[in-house]
Amino acid sequence: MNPNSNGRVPVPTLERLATYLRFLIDLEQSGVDTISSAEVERQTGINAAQFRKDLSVFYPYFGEFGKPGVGYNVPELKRRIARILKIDSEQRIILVGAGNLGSALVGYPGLKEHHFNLVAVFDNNASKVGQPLWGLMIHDVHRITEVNASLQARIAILAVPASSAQHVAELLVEGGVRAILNFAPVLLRVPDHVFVRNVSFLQELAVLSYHLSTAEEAEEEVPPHSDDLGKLESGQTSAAVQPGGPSPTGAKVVRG
Amino acid sequence: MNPNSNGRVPVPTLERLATYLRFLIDLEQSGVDTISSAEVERQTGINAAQFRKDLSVFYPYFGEFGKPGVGYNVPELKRRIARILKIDSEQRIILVGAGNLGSALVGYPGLKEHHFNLVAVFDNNASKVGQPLWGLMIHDVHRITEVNASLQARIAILAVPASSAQHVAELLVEGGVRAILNFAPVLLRVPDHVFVRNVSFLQELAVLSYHLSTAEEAEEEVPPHSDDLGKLESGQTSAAVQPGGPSPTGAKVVRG
DNA sequence: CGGCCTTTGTAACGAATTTCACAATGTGCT
DNA sequence: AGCACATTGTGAAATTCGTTACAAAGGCCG
Repeated sequence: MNPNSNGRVPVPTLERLATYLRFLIDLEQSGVDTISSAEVERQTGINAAQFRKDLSVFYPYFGEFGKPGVGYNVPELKRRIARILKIDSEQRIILVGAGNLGSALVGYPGLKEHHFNLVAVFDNNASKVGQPLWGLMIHDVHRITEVNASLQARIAILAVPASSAQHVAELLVEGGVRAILNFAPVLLRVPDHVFVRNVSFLQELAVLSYHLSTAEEAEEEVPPHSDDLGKLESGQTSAAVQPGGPSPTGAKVVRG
Repeated sequence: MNPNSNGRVPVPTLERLATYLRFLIDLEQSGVDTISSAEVERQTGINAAQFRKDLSVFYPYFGEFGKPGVGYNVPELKRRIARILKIDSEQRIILVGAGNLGSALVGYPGLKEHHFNLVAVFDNNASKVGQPLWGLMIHDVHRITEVNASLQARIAILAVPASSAQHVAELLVEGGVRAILNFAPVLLRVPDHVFVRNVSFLQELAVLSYHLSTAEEAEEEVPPHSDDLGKLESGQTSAAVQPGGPSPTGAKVVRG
């Protein structure tokens, strides 16, 4: 699994793969067993050619798969993407920070469906340590190395205040963690073999805020020619990028 | 404020601007009042030229700002970026979905600091309606239009199950919302003037999971020449992209 | 079985984004 | 004032990413 000539799969591709996977899980549960790239585009907003290309990246390693004139077999495609993302079997995760955000994440639905298994929670607040959270015991943050020696989780979610994020990250690395989902607004310094992904709530809001402002200005400054259709200023970003495409409004989407 | 020739600021630029803003707020509180682009790179991981270019996009509208040989004045730069992102004054936000995630977001720290003001919470669960959440009353989801008529929030956070996301989104649009932060894994169909941004926890984890797998393979498959330094497989993504650069390990980061 | 229709896989193109490299500019010191 | 140094602002190169276009391939129907 060493796709492009560079040896790395672009992050945007991975994000889309995750979107496909989730979509395929829904489709399978709806009893659909074949789907075309065109239909994927209609329901996820991701360009059909993009979808095909995303998959083609892995053909050298898994073989081709779609059938011309027909499409893709849903359960099989689902299995493949899950395999690519390494979530075809259990993937253990530990979480640090049992605050509001942390608690919410522990209870996040859909984790199991994606074979993610949250196996331990850590916190440094003495009053929380020893208490259960969604059925999991909260351990002291200083026992990360010790506890993870047996759990062997390779993924960690970091939901602690910015001030302690770097310190905790170091403990995680020491404990054998190799991928960190970081919710703290800080640049983590970690060894090269550790992969960090940052998530920032405030950043998301800021982007929204900006677009809000331009929308207002557009109203005020461009009253002359208003087709209004075919301009598509507001594409969806992140999870599913809605390119410049389909029907402006209406029409329900996958599942009810 | 109509930056590039296209009339739109690229989303990646906006994300970085939000990162700068947060960073500048921290700097200001630390009493630092001048900063160079090189120092920004050191502390945020964002390329210095990238930083300068991000700012230069707005010079036609705000005038140049940095001083050659010196750098940028922290409080002033902070003000400017906040102004660009339209969070120099209060920005009202409403939230739908008082579940685990929703509750955590209401209590998210730093919102006030960034002038985001969460003014109302909605839910469709009868047992929650009427209850307070972090000091805010929870309203029935069907009263969105009515309530927002007076609140006039333009940003909404959608933290409801996938099955009702589309429906709620339509209510939000009706209520005058023009930007939605969507946590539900569904493609929202909204009018062109509404900006949607998707956030997917599972997607983030999937990306981590993939990189985890490649890291393991790298260990197994590339034992020959191992400089190990200068390969930098694991850049940080999202909030702050850590390019191929600085010191591999160690060194604390902004604030303690 | 042969032609028609659908859909895939991919090469080529084009757009967007990041990084490089350097001239221009301000500062501080002597 | 003049010189050495630090740092900005930006054109141009490099890279990454997304879209278009089409030949090849499978299924369906007479």
